[in-house]
Amino acid sequence: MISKEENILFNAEKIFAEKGFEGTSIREISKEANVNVSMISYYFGSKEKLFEKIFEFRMNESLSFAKDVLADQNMNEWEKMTLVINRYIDRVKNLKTFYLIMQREQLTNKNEHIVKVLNESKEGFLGIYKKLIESGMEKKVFTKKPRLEFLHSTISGTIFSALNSLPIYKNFYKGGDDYENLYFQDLNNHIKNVLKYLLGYEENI
Amino acid sequence: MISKEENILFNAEKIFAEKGFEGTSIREISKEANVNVSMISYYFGSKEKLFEKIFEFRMNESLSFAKDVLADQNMNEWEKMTLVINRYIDRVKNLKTFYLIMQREQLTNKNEHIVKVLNESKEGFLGIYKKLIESGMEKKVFTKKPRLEFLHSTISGTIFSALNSLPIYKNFYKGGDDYENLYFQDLNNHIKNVLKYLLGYEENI
DNA sequence: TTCAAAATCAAACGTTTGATTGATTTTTTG
DNA sequence: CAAAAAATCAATCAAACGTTTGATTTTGAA
Repeated sequence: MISKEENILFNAEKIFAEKGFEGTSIREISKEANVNVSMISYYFGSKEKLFEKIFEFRMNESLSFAKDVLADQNMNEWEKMTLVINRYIDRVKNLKTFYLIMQREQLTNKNEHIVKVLNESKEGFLGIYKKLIESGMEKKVFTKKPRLEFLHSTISGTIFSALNSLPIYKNFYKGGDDYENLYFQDLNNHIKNVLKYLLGYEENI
Repeated sequence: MISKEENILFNAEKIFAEKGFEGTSIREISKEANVNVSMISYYFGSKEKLFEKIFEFRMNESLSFAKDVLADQNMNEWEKMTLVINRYIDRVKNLKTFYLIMQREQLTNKNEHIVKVLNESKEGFLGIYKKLIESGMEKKVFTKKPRLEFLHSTISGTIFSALNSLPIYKNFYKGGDDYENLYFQDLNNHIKNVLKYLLGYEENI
């Protein structure tokens, strides 16, 4: 059972994803969540703070996301790298609505609090890639050292571009959940294929 | 000298890029363009139609963009492919504000007219890639046939992700126009590097 | 120079917006 | 059970919104 606040939060996330921050009215949110308009100010203070709470909530969920992977001793760098990407794709797949909002916010840079959260997340990923690549180069698991900014752009850019195109393809090919699952599996393989090349990783050494 | 309509159009584009469609008021546009509020209805009919006109304008600009490249007899498929990408990166670099709006609209799918324009553009690119790859495979210029959806996701995803991150890096490294130019040059090389791998293109055969 | 068409303007239109109020109901606490 | 605290509600607020109006000015062809 979710709390009243979470009820508002999830319904708000849904409508924000559909119509954007400015395009969404608190009346519409309250209607969708079956609460009085004033409940939004009551629980969150304002529409903007509710919006920020959505980010806090989703970002906290994925906070310890990759740190345990880095610490694991039983995997080499390539295995760690692919595991991070597996989890990321899974997360994007399961939280499409939130990542729609996130992408839009990345283009907007209006809310300082959110900009900060987003930059920290980006830095986090760059840091992980950096560590894995340096360590992997030392152990000769990897043989090439790509520029981190573009490595990250290719990974996340490909994922989100594919995510955003999915509805069009799904509709065009009249595909259902099977199509979607296969699509994400193929996307996963595609990215790992590119990554293998960029890092100069050879499967069997 | 630009016309009054273009004056409104360009100023609107600037503010739409900053604040999004819903976040922009026609009063703000009229102020920026130094015209009366009613001029927007007078010239364009409505705020929404003004928004659509911006898309029409920018898309028309790039209409014959790639067709002349395809027709050229003096280039092989790899050269054509890289030329298409060169031009695309250049265009994105020079029309940052518009492509900010475009990306946002790709996430929104609200305005039917714009959705149609965007899908046509995407189809256009997929078609070009398809032709070039099929022709290149025949002539053994390319040796691999990647899935078109993901090829396109990687190219455009990488470009836009890099574009959106540029301001952060530029600020972080205290870089100016030199930094930006080098950044786009490196991005260009990065993408061609990935592309070479995905298409199985060998420089000297 | 005349006059109709085009362009510009301030003012106003009715809605919708985010937020708050103060009364009322429900829940929790002692 | 009674008092305090928390939650909910309809009603209301001023501000901002996109758009329209009708009067006024500017323009360009006759």
